[in-house]
Amino acid sequence: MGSTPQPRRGNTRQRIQDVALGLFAEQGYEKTSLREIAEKLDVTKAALYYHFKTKEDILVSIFEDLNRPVEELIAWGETQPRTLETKTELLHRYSNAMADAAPLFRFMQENQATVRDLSIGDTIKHRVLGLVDLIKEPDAPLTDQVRCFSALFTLHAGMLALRDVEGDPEEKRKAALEVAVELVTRAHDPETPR
Amino acid sequence: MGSTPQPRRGNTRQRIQDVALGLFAEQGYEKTSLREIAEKLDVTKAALYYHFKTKEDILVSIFEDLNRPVEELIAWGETQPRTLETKTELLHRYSNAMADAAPLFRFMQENQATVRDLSIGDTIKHRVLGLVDLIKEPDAPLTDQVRCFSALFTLHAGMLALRDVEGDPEEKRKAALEVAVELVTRAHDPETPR
Amino acid sequence: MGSTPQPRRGNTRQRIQDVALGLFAEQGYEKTSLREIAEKLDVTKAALYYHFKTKEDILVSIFEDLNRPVEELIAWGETQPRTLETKTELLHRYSNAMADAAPLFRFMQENQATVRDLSIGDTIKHRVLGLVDLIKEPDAPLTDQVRCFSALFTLHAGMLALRDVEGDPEEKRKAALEVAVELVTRAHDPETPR
Amino acid sequence: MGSTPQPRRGNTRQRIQDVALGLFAEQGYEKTSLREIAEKLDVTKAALYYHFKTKEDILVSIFEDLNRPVEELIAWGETQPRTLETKTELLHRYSNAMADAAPLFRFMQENQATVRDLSIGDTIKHRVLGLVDLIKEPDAPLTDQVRCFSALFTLHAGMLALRDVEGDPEEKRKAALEVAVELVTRAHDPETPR
DNA sequence: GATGAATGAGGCTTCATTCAT
DNA sequence: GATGAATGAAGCCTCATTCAT
Repeated sequence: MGSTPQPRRGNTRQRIQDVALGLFAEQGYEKTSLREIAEKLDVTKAALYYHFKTKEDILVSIFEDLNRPVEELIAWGETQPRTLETKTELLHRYSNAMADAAPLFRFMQENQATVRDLSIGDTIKHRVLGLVDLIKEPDAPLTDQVRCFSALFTLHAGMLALRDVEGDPEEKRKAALEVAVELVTRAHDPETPR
Repeated sequence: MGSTPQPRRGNTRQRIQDVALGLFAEQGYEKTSLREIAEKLDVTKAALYYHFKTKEDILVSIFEDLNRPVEELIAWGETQPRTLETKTELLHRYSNAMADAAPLFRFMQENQATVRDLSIGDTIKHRVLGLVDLIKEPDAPLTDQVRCFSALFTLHAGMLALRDVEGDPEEKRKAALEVAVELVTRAHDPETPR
Repeated sequence: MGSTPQPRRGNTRQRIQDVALGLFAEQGYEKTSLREIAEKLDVTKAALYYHFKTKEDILVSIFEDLNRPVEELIAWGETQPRTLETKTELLHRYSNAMADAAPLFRFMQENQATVRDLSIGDTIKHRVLGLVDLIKEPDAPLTDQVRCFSALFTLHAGMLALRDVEGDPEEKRKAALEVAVELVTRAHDPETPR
Repeated sequence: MGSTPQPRRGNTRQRIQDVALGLFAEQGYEKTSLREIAEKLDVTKAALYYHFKTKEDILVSIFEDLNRPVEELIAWGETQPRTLETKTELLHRYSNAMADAAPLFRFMQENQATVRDLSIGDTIKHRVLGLVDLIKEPDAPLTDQVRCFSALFTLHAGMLALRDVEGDPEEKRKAALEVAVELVTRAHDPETPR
């Protein structure tokens, strides 16, 4: 005796999320089938449906779990004065949050068309706009708004597009952060020499 | 003359491309079926196969047509001296090219996961890297490389992410261009004050 | 006293039958899933299996409970002389039995295709034929046999098809009973003027 | 050479309808799967979807084809004076129509729960009420309304419930028709001796 | 007296693709 | 230059049922 059929451990839900996120990030949402997820877990498709109502629900649950830090970040930001220090701190923390949930962010970046139509689409949009609102001055001119958006995208890029650039990932993240801070600084204090 | 409103023959191929790109950009590649394309054109699916070998082939053909200006841009860039003027001009031209082929760029931005696995994935990657190569100095430090990537993404953002920002599209494009130029300028001439 | 609003234990079996019959009658047998029944009871599906062997078993148990009056009616009829009074009394009692178990009769009427294949199919058939046998004369001509069948169906109709006719349900039942009696009377005494 | 793969005759649509109706009538709608229909036709399931949009659409198309005679019958009835002759003629024609489309009527009788929820449910209900309206006097008392409903159900019974009675089908139909006429006659001319 | 976790079978539907005409 | 008919693979999802706890 020894290994009975299967330990039937209570962590199946978590394992589904992990495997699913891995595949979603790697192949895309639509190209990942539930069959594939189930097989990788050595479970039947029906088992997935015991834990989640639909395929989309799997993604939503992953998103809700990993998204919490960002929500908290925004909530924190809203309690702070809109100083340059706060903004810089926001970028730092956001960069860290992204690094912690890298696969999810990669997924969202690479599957925008899909994500847009899913129920999380709005949430994401609100979140980005919320972050930008914390980073830009209320009546910032268009150019400064663009700087703030760019700062955020630069952080994303630090994680994604720079994969094709040689160098240590952590260093690339740092460099992206530096550029992002620079953009936000310039937007914060318009008098800086053009 | 006497041109009745008959469906001008001979342009079906073009019409397929137009409709397909519209749907690909709007809904995503996988979520757009050939049935949908055919119905919108009031043609049968089989007709699509008369003009294109596969679904992917439709996309590839669109890409090849609309991508030519960018290829030419890179080719032109390679003949020019790597001055700031050249770089600025490259950004201008690239921004224009994007505006001319907006749906295609939107599609590529929002369907990265899909595009990556398709035959055009490599082409796109090479193209971006080629552009960055023209824009950055050969041995630029990491931070400057990031600036150059960011400049490019900023142009994309000017077209896409800024949709949720109020303002005239053309002005947004201009603003994005301004920020992009700024980033490249800074990367070009490191002595610029912090 | 002291009866807190706790779910009275011990009556789960009954509650399952009630809810199941309600849903079976409302939606049909195949379109009602055990999940639905369980959810409406705020119990798990597995709980249903503690009380019943199979889905069909739930239906069978309902049928057996509610069908008893009809069995007794037939048994009673078999002890009576085959007079017109007896027949009339049978129709009255049958009509009452139907009113008491309306959802079950509705279910059987609207799910004949399903019921036929289930184990209760034969029982029902025998029961109807048994009733007709009590109501018609042994060697009645075909037309009179039809009258007897019609009498029975008229009672059913009084409960079901007449839902779309305005009027008090009880009055409709009475009217149906009157017509049924008339049909059986005519079958009983062939000399009645054509 | 000789028999090529399959004649690919253009009657597939019709064949699907025939086979489907046969199975629907025999086993019920829900218990008949598209797989079963396809196999019986030696076609793939996907072929069914070339000809019909959904499973329900198959049924609807069958219904629409076979229902036409009844619609015409009602239309005809509405142009006639509401005499007893007209009513009798209506019953005759309706009985014939039922005999011509026996499987469909059997299906509708035995799958009421299913049919009710399908798009044809309302059509059927309207049709029955329309027929009754032609057969009963405008302000007929409840009992006479019941007689008219009963007349219709008797015709159905002549086709269905009487299967378990010995005798030639055609004779049974005649007998049912006779009883139905009798019921309508009685409803038409209330003075008839009770 | 009931739950939590899972299964195996099968349901309907959609898709990209083919090919004879 | 296109259609009509069909296919094979696969998709998501639901169901009745089981069983250890």
